[in-house]
Amino acid sequence: MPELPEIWNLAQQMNETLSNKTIAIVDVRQEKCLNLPLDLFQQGLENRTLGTTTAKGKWVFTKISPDQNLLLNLGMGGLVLYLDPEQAKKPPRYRLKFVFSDRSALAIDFSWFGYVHLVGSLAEHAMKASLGPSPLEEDFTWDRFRQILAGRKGILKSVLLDQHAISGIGNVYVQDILFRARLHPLRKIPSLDEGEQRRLYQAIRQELQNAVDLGGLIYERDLFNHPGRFQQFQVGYHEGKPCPVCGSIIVKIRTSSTSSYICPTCQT
Amino acid sequence: MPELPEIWNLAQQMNETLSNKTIAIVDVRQEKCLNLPLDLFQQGLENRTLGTTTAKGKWVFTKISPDQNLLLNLGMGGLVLYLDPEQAKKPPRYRLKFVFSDRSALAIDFSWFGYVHLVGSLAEHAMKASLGPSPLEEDFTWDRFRQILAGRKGILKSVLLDQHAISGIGNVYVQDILFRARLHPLRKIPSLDEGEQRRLYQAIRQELQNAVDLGGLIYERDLFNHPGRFQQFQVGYHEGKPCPVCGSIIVKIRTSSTSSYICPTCQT
DNA sequence: AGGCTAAACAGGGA
DNA sequence: CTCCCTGTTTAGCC
Repeated sequence: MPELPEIWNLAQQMNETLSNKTIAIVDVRQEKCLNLPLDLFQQGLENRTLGTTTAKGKWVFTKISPDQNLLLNLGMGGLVLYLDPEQAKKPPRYRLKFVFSDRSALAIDFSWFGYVHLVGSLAEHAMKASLGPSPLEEDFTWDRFRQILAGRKGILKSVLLDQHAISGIGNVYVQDILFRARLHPLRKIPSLDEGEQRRLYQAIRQELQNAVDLGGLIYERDLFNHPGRFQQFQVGYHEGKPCPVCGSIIVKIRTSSTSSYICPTCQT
Repeated sequence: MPELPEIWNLAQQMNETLSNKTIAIVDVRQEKCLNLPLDLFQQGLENRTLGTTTAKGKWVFTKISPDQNLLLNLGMGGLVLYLDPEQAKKPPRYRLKFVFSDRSALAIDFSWFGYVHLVGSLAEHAMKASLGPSPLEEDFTWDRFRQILAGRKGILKSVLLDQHAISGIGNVYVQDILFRARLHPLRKIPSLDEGEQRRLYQAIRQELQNAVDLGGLIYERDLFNHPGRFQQFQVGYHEGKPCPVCGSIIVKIRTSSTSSYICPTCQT
């Protein structure tokens, strides 16, 4: 459940499915993913009602009435499943489970490094407070994007992956975003001319919107354990295969501490 | 007046020459080198008596009785001159001058970026409080040196120039220190074996002690405007000339944001 | 594959 | 040839 498209759909489904449910039981099997001692976490949530759920970047926020917020970050490969009362009787593996008063449940599992935090105001949460704009929201305008690039001196891929600059892009979707924009991940940001910046802006929006429309990646699961319909990357993870545009062989390179898959002909 | 040997001798001379003199006039021509508004700086010093003067790294500290400290950093190319009553009548160029009650004077000039700060406790001065040991002091033991290197992952030259690690070495003396130790400036610190670390420790001590004994560099001036007797670098600034040990041509290379002069054969 | 932190590194200004 | 501030990059941890 890694990046913006999957998170975006998940939050949407959670909002439709869980709003107004009341938490009866908070069952935590991995306490270290909490930001509070277990007892405080439980007291803050049990007998409370869920409000709206939204997403920003790779984070999910659920309002807890009257005045708290649940923050969820799935890390790498987390899974969030809604269980109807029948399914809730034999839940799948989970690190944390909420059982609602109607006997339905929400089971959250992480394969690696997820968090579930409970805070008062969202502003007090360091990460949420400093997240950059989410590319499918209205505030991610061309002008805003240009300002984000302005004054940065690092390499292109860094800013795309920096959640404080732009939130929601990870090392999966960034591959095809850069291919769409025909830009090399190691390009220095100040070297991008306006045309290239515009290509990049469009590539971000189109790539992520397309993935949202397809319900996310085929190897990820949504709230109802359904896979997405996004099957095929253009260059991502296709080392050694031909570029779908020019036929050049796609190569895997090291970019800072991540890997990148690029078409050496198309991406400059 | 750049590095430890010159500063060390200067402080020694200031201590012998200026102790117990009382400041009559504080004449500041460049206010921005102060840490205080001019009037407070003057009030803090006028009619006070100088105590002992010491050096640490590239900084000079003079006790001002009863409870203040004058901190002097000469930046690049500063000049500090004692003027006897006769000389004080026609002082050389200065940014700041103290005239003493006996009509002698101290004239301080910077060619670039010097400071003169007045503080209560030394601990409140950020830089002084965090300076590393000075290589010619007793606390710069082999064991202390080894601890400074331990756990550092950067390149060798960086730690030598980091005043928070070891104080007093600048980009001039570091050249021949590295040549003496037969070490390349870009070596990673964790790659140094014990023998190399010992060579380096000895090289630092010997190079700086030798320079102190010679009264500093020939192109620098001491408190009495006398030049030093350190004439000849081994490799420093000798680009294109033969290495005095093996005859290889000395090359100039970029190391982070500084230049280094090395013998590519001897230094590995 | 994610996010946090501390250290290392690079550029610009005084 | 200095030192400091800031932003960026990296390594190691959870």
